Order: sequence, then C-alpha cells, then structure tokens
Amino acid sequence: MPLTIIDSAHNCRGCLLAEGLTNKQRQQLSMIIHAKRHYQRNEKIYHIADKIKSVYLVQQGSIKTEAITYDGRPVVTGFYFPGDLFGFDGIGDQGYLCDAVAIENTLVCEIPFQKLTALCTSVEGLQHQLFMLMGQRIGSHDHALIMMHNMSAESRLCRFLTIYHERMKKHTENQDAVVFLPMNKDDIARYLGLCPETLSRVLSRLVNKGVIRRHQRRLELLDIDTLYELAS
Amino acid sequence: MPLTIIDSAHNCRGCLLAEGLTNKQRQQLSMIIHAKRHYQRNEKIYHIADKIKSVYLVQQGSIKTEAITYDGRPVVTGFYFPGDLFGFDGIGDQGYLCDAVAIENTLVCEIPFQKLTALCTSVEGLQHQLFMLMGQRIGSHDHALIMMHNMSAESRLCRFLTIYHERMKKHTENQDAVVFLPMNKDDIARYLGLCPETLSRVLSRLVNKGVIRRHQRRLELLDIDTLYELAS
DNA sequence: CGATCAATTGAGTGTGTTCAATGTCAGTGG
DNA sequence: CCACTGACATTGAACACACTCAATTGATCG
Repeated sequence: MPLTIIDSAHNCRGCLLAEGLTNKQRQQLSMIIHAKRHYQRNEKIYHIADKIKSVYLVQQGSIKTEAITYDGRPVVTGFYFPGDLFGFDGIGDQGYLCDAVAIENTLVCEIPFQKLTALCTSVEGLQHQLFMLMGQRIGSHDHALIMMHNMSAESRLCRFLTIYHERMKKHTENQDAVVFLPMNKDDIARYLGLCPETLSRVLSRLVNKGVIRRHQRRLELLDIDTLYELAS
Repeated sequence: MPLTIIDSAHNCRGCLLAEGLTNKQRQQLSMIIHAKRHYQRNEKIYHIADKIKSVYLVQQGSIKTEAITYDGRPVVTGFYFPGDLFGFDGIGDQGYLCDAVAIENTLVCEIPFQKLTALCTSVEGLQHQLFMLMGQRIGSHDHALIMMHNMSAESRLCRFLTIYHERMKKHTENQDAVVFLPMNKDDIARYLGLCPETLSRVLSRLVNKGVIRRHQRRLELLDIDTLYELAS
C-alpha cells in the first residue's frame, strides 16, 4: 500500500501544483523532486532560519508550523494536511520563519524552490498554479488575521472546527459530520491564541449546549448550524 | 514636480519589482502597466470580491487595506507606503479579500497580474523578484499573526512604532527618531486589534514614561531602546 | 490496584472593552 | 473678539472575558 503512495508521489497525482498539467509536464515536475521521506511524530522537516529553500507537499499525515513569539512562547501558525503545500514562509530573504513539525507519522515530498521556479519559465501552467497557490496562502492568512481580532474563544474554536470540517469534506471521501483531530489540544490552543484551559472549557460548554459530542480526538458535530452561528 | 514622479513610474525606478532588472527589461515592465492615477483620501483602489486581478505599487502617499470581520466590524489588515506592492490578496481564486483605500492623496500604478506573469516567463529576474516579494508578504503576515497572539496593547503599539520607524528610515532620507503617521488613530487601533480608547491610554502612558512625545500625528521617539524593550 | 501524567474544573486576578463624561480644537456666526 | 457648535481625543468607572495557579478528576500503564 505505501508503494502506491510513493508511486503517486512520482507522478505528482493529487498534488495541487500539478493541477492542469499534462502527463509530460508532470514527469518534468517529478524529476526535480528532491526527496520524499517519512517523518516520525515530532520530527522537524525544517527549522526556523534555515536557508535551504524548498516547498513541501504533504502526501500523508499532517504537519504544523510553529514559531516563537517575542516573549518566547511557542505559537502554531498553521496546520497542513494531505495535498497541502507548506514552506512558503521560507521563500523570502530571511530563511524560514517557522519550524515545520510532523504531527503524526507523515510522508512529505520536497520540491527545491529554485528548480521549481526554473521549471516555471518553461511550463507556463505550472507558474500560474504556483502564483495561485501563493496568492491563496496570502489570502488564507489575511483570513486568520481577521479571525484573531477581538473574537471570543468560543467563536475562534467554532470557526476552526467549521473550516477544518469543510477542508476534510472536500479532500476526503468522509462526508460525515465527524472530524478527527490529529493534533493535540495544546497545539490547537497555541494556534487559536488561547491557553489550554480555556480551550477545554469552551469544548465542555459546546458539549453542554449539545453542539458537539466528544470521544477523545474524534468530534461529532451534532448541530452544524449553531456551530456556524457561534463562529460569527 | 509631479512630472518627475510620473516619469519615474514609467521607468519603474524605485519599484521593488524592477530591482535587478536591466534598463531594457524595465522598459518591458513599464509597457504592461495599465494605469497610473491619483486617488483622493478615502477613495478605493479596489473593492472586496473584485475579480480584476492586478497588483499595485504605491508611488506616493499611503494605502490601507481593510476587511470586515464575521461579526461586521472593520479591520485594517495592512498599511502600504511608497515602494510597496499591494493587491496580492486578490491573486487567489476568490477575488480580493480586502478593500484598498487611499489614506491621503496617493499616486498608484496598476500592474495587471496576468500580463505580469506572462512577462515573467521571458524575464527570469522578474519572476524571481515576484516570487520573493510574495514570499516576503507571506512571511510578514506570519509575523503579524505571531504579534496578535497574547501581546499586550503596549507591546503591540511599541512593535508597530519600531517597525514603522525602521520602514521609514530605510525608504526615506529622514533618519531622525521622528515618525509621521499618515493614518488616523482609529485605523491604527483597527490594525492592532484594539479599541481607540485603549490606544489613546497606551499612548498617554508612553508619554508619561518619557518614551515618546506627541504633536498630533508627529511622534518623537525619545527613548528607542525602551521602545524596543516594551515591544517584546 | 495504585502511580503517573494529562485533562478538567474552580477561584482569583488582570487587561481590555464598553459606555459615559469631560476635555480639546477648529470653524462659524453673532 | 468671543461664544457656540460639532467632531474627535482623552479620561474614568464598571464589567466581561480569558489567563494564572491550584485542586480535582480522569485515563493509561505497569
């Protein structure tokens, strides 16, 4: 079974970068892929201030990126799941701004950025796709910024859940109102800008309201409408 | 005098996109520039959800981008000054995510994104520069996100001031410890995620501490070291 | 079954918000 | 020249929400 995954990596199937490319172009793309490898839970894919410029694709598993605030606290700046590209924070001129860490056992494929941009000059569809993805990335972070502004803990969590749920519905065959969270609660708290206790309290409150049901990392979204309402 | 500005627009001098290009390449770049025009205070350069894809360069003046939170409050997502490119939030597939609004009378040059990327395939230095700028943009917003996490009102303001001061020192001949803020206080408050009253209080506190001195929109940074310390 | 560690709950505190009152300034008209 | 007006900035008091620290409960493993 892992073989098929490795194989699909070779052919760049399912990779957002390869979308709209011909088979031949996909082959060209797969040629420049530097490495595909497994990472253990908590293993780092890259470190803050690393100068090696690559973008990475999550094949299987999940990734978080985390940075350190000016007063020394760890902050989670993003989560990435199969099909997602990450590492764009390293494209600027000061190296990576985050650590990228595997949340679980994860298969990642590395794409050297310089080779990628070189290929872009000959494969126009690829350039377009890359600009799009970077644009979307900029957009999604504007989104995150907006979210941080004066939203209550409850709103933040509900929004996180709805976004995560939509993401999973779109990319997996699972269409249920159930989500599995591969990351632990502390990571979610650091992502939402809350302390773990507050997150715990909000979760309990949502359970009491009958909006969700919990079985450790498996969440049932009982009342999606209210979830969306609370996410305002 | 405005003539020289228009002229420099034609030659793309001072434009971050044109950095490292030959004169001939700059000419090619200036050919695709769609429009250069003046905007009045509070005039919009583009609107949320606009599908027309362009990036814009501030020639003179200043720009803010603002969005609406899920509960209907306006949020300022960024400020842009001469030499800055803005409009990257519209590159994704869902149109612009913000309104771009002139803070004062402002001269802006519009660069259609499609033509720009088409030119990128032939002018490699331009492609590199564009990727870099988008990468930096992603990085700076990661930065902003980190900043929002659990920082006190005072820290946020001090960080804003130091960043703004460094920006102005780099891009203008003015090397004094003085900054002019073209935007009004409400905009700063909406950018920092504070209410205007809190911003006012923090400013007063900084004056009392002897860190800054105020004359309406002109701020003297009396004690830059403490300013940096407080920005932690 | 007890030990260990994580997760939850509770009490108290701090910081920013809200709403209201006061102060400041520019522009207008008597 | 001075009082009046309206917009905006500042200050004050009360409140709400999330944080901190501590205690309790729950889960996992030997």
